[in-house]
Amino acid sequence: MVNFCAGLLYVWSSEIEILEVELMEDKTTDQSSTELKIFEAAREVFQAKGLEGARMQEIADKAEINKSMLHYYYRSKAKLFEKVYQLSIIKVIPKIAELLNEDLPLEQKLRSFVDKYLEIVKANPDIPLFVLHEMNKDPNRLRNFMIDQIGKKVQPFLQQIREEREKGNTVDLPAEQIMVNIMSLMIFPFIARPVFKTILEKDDEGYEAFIEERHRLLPDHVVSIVMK
Amino acid sequence: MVNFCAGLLYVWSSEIEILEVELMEDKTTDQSSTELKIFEAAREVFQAKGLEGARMQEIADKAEINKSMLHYYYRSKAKLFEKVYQLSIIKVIPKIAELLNEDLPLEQKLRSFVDKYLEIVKANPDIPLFVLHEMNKDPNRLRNFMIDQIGKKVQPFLQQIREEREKGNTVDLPAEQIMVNIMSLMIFPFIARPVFKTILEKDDEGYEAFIEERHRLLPDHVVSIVMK
DNA sequence: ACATGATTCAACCAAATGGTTGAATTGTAA
DNA sequence: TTACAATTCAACCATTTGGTTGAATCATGT
Repeated sequence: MVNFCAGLLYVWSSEIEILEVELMEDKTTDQSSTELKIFEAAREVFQAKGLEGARMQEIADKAEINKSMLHYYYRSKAKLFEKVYQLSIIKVIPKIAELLNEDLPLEQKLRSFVDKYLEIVKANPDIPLFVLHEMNKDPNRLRNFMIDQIGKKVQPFLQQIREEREKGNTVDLPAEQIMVNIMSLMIFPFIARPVFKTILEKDDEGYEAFIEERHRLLPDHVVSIVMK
Repeated sequence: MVNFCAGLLYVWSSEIEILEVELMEDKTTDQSSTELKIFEAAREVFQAKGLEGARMQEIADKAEINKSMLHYYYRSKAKLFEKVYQLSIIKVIPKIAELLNEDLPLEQKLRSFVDKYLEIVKANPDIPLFVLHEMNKDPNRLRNFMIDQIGKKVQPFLQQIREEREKGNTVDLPAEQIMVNIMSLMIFPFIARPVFKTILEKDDEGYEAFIEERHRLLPDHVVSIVMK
């Protein structure tokens, strides 16, 4: 058995990148391992139904293993969930600060950020709603981790917007409102997918195409609504 | 006991407005009734924790009644949940189509819609995440109701945008993308509240003020990013 | 072939949780 | 007052569900 559990403990000491590399290695070197099948199944079920909505039996069925294997590898539902939850956050949160702190002029940074971050969300479309639901149930869980990962790291970007705004280069809105606008435009369509599918009368394929079109249009559009 | 249960059955026959009036009368004429206390407690708990995350005991405790009272009034957890869920949807979904179909020129309609709809969401800040989480778990539940309530009713508004776009009066984006932009900008800050509170380093009061500022700025801003 | 540890599973167990019951109390109309 | 329905609750029940166990099997290095 690969040392999978021990690795994740380091999340708490913020060794995120090291951890992530470890995880990826583990997963790719032993694609058919029971442990990975369990984790993938758990990820799907937890992301679809939430902590309480998920059944250990359903995870076991989806992984095509006996239920007791879940406890053999992960001890308890709580521990398995914690790992899925942590990895979900790691996949979408730190990238925000990372992409926003590239050394670029505002306009190019916006275009690049929107394009690259949409790529990430498209690859993990279920994570935003999952994480926000769990965070809403218990805002303190992983709060310190969140603060480390984005809290302070986003301030330089906000400062960059403020400076451009003072030079008259941006729309006349507070930097924080601009930031929230950008995140809203990118992420909400993934969270509200079932509603928009209904409103816009689309099937899965149609909504997929809608998202693709959005990915094409949004980088320029965000620039146009932020820069004056 | 007021005839509360029977009333809600009519949801399925789309007699929504009649139903809502009935509900409100029931509630306001007997503010301290056990039934209302239960419903309010259930609303809070279900909206905060979701169907599976909610405990009947917690609802009973919050309502300050014995647990068996829940079943006396509402039969089962599933039935109680269904009523909370239906009322939640009724409070935020039909208003979209209603406000968007007022007979106004596009620019005024946008300003009015954003202002009034933000008022509704501010009064029900927990509903969007609750409804989207539950809808994500089971997209077919209440699907027909959703289609009736907004599916076709939003088409005239999309058509109005298309006409204005052809006249060159709007930004050069498909009507559907514009619609999704508007909804995203309004609703996402309520769904992602715990994350934005962390990113923007705000306490409850600070985030409240942020939302107020947003309400002030968004009607004009939406007009500015839609109309050319 | 053997030994050893990793892996698998059917059957069970214990706790949590939704739901029931029946008696007691309160309110109300005849 | 009396009768009757509405309301309240403590104690209990049944099911679901997370978790355990111990034996069997598989894989691997010697």
